[in-house]
Amino acid sequence: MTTRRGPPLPTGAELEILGVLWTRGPSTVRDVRVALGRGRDTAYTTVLKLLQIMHAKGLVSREKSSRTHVYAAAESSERTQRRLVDDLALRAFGGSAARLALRALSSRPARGTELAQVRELLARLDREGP
Amino acid sequence: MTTRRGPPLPTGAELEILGVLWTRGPSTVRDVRVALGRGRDTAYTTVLKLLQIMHAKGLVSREKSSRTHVYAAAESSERTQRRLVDDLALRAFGGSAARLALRALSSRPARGTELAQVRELLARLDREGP
DNA sequence: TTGCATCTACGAAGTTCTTCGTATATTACT
DNA sequence: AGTAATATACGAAGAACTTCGTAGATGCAA
Repeated sequence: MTTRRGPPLPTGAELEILGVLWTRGPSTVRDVRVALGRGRDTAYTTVLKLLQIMHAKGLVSREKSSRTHVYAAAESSERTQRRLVDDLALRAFGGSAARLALRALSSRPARGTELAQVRELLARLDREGP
Repeated sequence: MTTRRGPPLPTGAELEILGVLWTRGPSTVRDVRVALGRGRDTAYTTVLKLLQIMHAKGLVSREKSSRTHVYAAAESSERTQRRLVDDLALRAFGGSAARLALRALSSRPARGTELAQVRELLARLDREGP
């Protein structure tokens, strides 16, 4: 009965591309390739193939601008992150996202701003719930 | 310079087996297979093969008790969980475990006890330093 | 000791993921 | 119109993961 909502979880390379689309917005294959660029030197057709697969999976939408396709992330980063976290919680934390969060917070020194955000969230949870 | 400390991250099936070893302690192939059991019906040799691979990877240690091998998780669940979280933080949260935690906490209603633990951790971080 | 049950080792098939090369179409330029 | 540049589509190779069957070893029981 585990009806899967939305597209499948992105794989490693797919997630990297989604990262580009989330920050840059709708982009062409060329754009994505350049933005990935960094050190390595992926072939143009590699990025193209990935985006084609991602489109078939429903991870990205696509629009034809004259000759070229323009790709956009189908899901928000927030939603995808949530699904990734839920998946990891399920696979390694007995389904408890809270225990996952606990591990995440104890793993490394977090920045002050981020800790403040966590506190604010906790305060909100206090207000909202029993 | 990213010297990898410890064994590689466990895959999905490997993580499931580690879960059994963490809760049951050192176990034989048969034990693991039964503990996994639940609904599905994995062949004995499948579990064996997985454990052999995991041993080769350094994910489990192994000891011969007369005829049978007894396997044990090489790393604690805490450490493995931490590495899994760090990996996800790196791949999907710009390396920020705190932002990952934030997403995890906002994703689902967490249990009261677990939220209390989070608060306790935050208090400890406060005490320990800026 | 002979046979049955159980264990390990190994090879291999089927799947997914990532990468790239080649072929084909489309646009732009001269 | 003809050529160069650039896009897409597609097939395929190699690696990692998961699964299982078969073969060979080892211990136990009659």
